Amino acid sequence: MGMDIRITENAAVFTGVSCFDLNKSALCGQAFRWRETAGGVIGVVRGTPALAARDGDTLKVNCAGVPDAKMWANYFDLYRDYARIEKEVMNDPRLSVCFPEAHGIRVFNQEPFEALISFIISQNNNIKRISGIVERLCLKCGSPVPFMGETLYAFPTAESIARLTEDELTALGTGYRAPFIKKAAERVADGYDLEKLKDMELDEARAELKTFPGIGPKVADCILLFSLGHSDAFPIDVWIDRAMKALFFEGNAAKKAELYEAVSALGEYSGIIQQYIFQYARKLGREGLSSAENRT
DNA sequence: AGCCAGGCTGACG
DNA sequence: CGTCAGCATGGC
Repeated sequence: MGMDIRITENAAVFTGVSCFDLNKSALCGQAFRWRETAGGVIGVVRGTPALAARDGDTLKVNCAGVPDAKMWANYFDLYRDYARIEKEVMNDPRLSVCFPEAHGIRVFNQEPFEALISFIISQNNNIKRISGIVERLCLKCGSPVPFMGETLYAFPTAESIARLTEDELTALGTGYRAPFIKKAAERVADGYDLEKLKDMELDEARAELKTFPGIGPKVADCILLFSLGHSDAFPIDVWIDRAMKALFFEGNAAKKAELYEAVSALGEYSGIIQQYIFQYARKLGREGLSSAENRT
């Protein structure tokens, strides 16, 4: 506890930050634009390029100019007490196996439109390919931002994506998702307010997102968890499905209602716990998970 | 080479 | 409520 912030001409330095594995968090598949470099991870958030690095309990965010420290603190979720959440998870015999693999994962607060488009792209896709598509999209129509001798690209505005043709979107490798992306961008460019979903009840916000073509329950929950502050949104993809089956149901297939019941019993931070489970599941792999059943 | 991926949709029972 | 094919694309 007791996080402290110091701002210099071109960096924000946060001390007293515990439970934060920056590289793991940035590269685990919740966000798609961070790249590992010698000094940490480099990326662009809300149009601002940065090189972030951890050292002990310190997080340093190097920017091109005076940083917006509050923006970065919010992005990296530094105001949340992860030690308490990790402790809770460690004390749950079904979940403690997720450590140490999951230790230090934090759930970032991404820009909502970026999350909307990124997770539409993510459906029935793999993380490496999603990252490539998102990067090509930024190169195609995002604003160039010079940083440390190279040119990075901001995530595009809704207007600039809406201007692309379906053929142009397909050429980026988006496949059948191209019309979904275009329609979502058009809707936001046309004034749809994603921010209002922050203040809605989870069920209501989820139903709202599902009115977008190409967004079902899983993608909706990703957007809600990773960009709209709904820490109890619980995206269930193939990995989480396998892991929940192994950890909570002794390897047996669970009915959907039972699964949702187990999820809601995890409480208001279930979405963050979901991310621990996801990390664990991907580390173990399919066969690892199936052999981990019934092992407490 | 063929299965799979941070799934959704529509059809069908 | 549950299942199932089809969907583009390329990583592995």
